Amino acid sequence: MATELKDLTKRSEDYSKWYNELVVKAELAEQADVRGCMVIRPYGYAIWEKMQRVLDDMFKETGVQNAYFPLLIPKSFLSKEAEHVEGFAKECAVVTHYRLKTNETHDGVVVDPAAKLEEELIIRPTSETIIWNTYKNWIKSYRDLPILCNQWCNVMRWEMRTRLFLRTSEFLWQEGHTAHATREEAEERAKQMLKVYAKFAEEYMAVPVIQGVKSETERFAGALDTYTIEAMMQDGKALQSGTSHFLGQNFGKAFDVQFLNKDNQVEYAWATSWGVSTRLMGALIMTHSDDNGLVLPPKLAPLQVVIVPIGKGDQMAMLDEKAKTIVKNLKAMGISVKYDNADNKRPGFKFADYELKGVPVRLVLGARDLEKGLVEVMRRDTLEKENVSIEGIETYIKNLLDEIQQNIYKKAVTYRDAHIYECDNYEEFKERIKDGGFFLCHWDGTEETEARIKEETQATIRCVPFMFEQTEGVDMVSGKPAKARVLIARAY
RNA sequence: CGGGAUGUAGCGCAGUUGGUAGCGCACUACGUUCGGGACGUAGGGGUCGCGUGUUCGAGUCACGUCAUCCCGACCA
Repeated sequence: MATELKDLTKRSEDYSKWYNELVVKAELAEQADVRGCMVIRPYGYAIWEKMQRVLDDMFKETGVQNAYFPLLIPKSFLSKEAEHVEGFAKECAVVTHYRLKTNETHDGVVVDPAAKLEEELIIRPTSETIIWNTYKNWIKSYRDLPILCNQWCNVMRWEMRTRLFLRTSEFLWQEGHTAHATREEAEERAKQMLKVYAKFAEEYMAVPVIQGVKSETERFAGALDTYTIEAMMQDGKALQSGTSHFLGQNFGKAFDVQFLNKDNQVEYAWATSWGVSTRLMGALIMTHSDDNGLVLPPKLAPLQVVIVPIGKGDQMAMLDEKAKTIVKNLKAMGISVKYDNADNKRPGFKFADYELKGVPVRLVLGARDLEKGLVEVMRRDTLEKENVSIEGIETYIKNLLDEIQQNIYKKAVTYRDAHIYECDNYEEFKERIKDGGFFLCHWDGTEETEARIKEETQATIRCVPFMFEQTEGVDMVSGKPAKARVLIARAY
C-alpha cells in the first residue's frame, strides 16, 4: 500500500487528524462499521500483544494471577454501590432480549418481544461489581486473603465521542481486582501497581510519566483514592495512561464481603482495582511519532530489524545467501528480523513503508557495498544512516537497539520537561495553556476552583504529583492559601 | 445530548442552468524498471446513504429519514 507522507506532516495545525491518518496508514487500526468501535489490525495487535506479555509478567512477579469473569452483569449489581452506578450509568449498553425472529415480510429480523429478559443485563463497563459479587463466595476468613486477580478482557462504554485507541466504545484492557484484610495492605497494593505501570511506561514504552493522585472530582466512581500516571503527548496535551484505585471497603460493604480477622472479629474486605487499556497504544504513537510515521521502541516493536536487498537479477542469489546468515544470527540473539526480498516492490517503497511502520533498524544489503564488506544501517529514531562492516554486524545491531530505546526515552523526557511550567498568575495561565503543556500551580483544594479552571480553560487538574517537592503558596485563581502545587493540563 | 458539516468505486474527490457516471490513488494482466514512495499499455470495479415526492427525465430540486465526521458536555 502506497502512502503519501505529505499528508502526515501538518500535525501542528491539526494534530488529531494527523494522528488518525497515522493510525490508519501504519495499519494499526481503523474505524469499525459499528458505531464508536475499532478494528485493531494485525500489526497493531502485535504491539498490543507484546505489551500484554510484558505487563502480565510484571503482574505475576507481584503475586497476581489471571482469571476471567462474565461479560454480562445483572443490572441490580450495578446499583449496589451508589457512586459507582452514578459514574457509569450514563454510558452502559444494556441487553434486554435474548432472541430475534424473522419479520413479517421475511426479509429481515426483528427483536422477539416474547424474549424480553426479566432482569436486564449490562455489558461490563468495568468489572468491580461482578467480581465482588463472586469474591463474596470466596472470602470467609483472613486466611483467604489477599486475593489478587487480574483479567484481560474487553469492556464497553457508550462514549459520546470516540477516537481510535484513545476512546472507543469497546476497548481491550486488563483490570486487576484485589481483596485485602487490612486498609494498609490495600493502599500499599494500589500504590505498588501504579509503580508497575510507571515502570512499564518508562522502561518499555519509553514514555515518561508523572505519577500522582487524582483530585476528588476526578476520582474513579467508588474509589477513596485514584492514583494515575500522566503522559505528555507531542501537542502538549496530557494522556491519562493508567490508573490504580484504592476502593476502601465500599465494594466489600456493597456486596457484603465479610471475613473473620485474626481477632475473631467480623470485618469488611478492603479493595483495590487497577487497569491499563489499548489507550497505551495511543500514548505510544503520540509520544514518539514523527513526520515519517511511527517510531516504535525496540522493546515493543513487533519487528525490530528489516533487511532490504538491492541488486539486479544475478546478484540476488548472493544477497539472499548473505542475508540468510545475518537473519539466522540475529534470531539466535532473540532479535526479530525480516528479510524483505519481495521483487514486486521497489526499494524506495520499502524504505518509506517500514519507516511509516516504525521498524527501529533497517539494513540495506547492496551488491555495491557488499563488495567492500559493508552494509548500510539506518536507525528509525534519528533517520541517520551509517555504513558498517558486515563483520560483527549482529552485535552492532543489538547495541543500536538498546541505544534507540534509551534515546527515544530521553528525547521524550526532554520534550516533556521543556513543557512543564510553574505558574502563579491565572491570567498568564489562561493565555499559555492554549499552547499546551503541563502547569504546576497552587490549588486551594476546592471544587469551585477546579470547576472554574475547567470551565474557562478546558484544562483539568491531572493529579497531585509525587515527583515534585511540594511547597505551600497561594491559589492562583481564588487567592486562598494552598498546600501544594497540582498538575494542570488539557487532556485527551 | 446541544452546535456545525458531510454522504457519488476500496480510499480521496469532481460532477455546470435537471439530460443516462467521471478524475487521482489503490486493484488485475503483460512489458520495461529496481541505491529513497517507477513508467507504459490494456483491464475490472457504482442500484450516486435510504425513502417519498416534483418532472418526459433526478447524483442534481423538495420533504422526510438514517449514518458518519468535527466542535462542546462526559470519560481510560
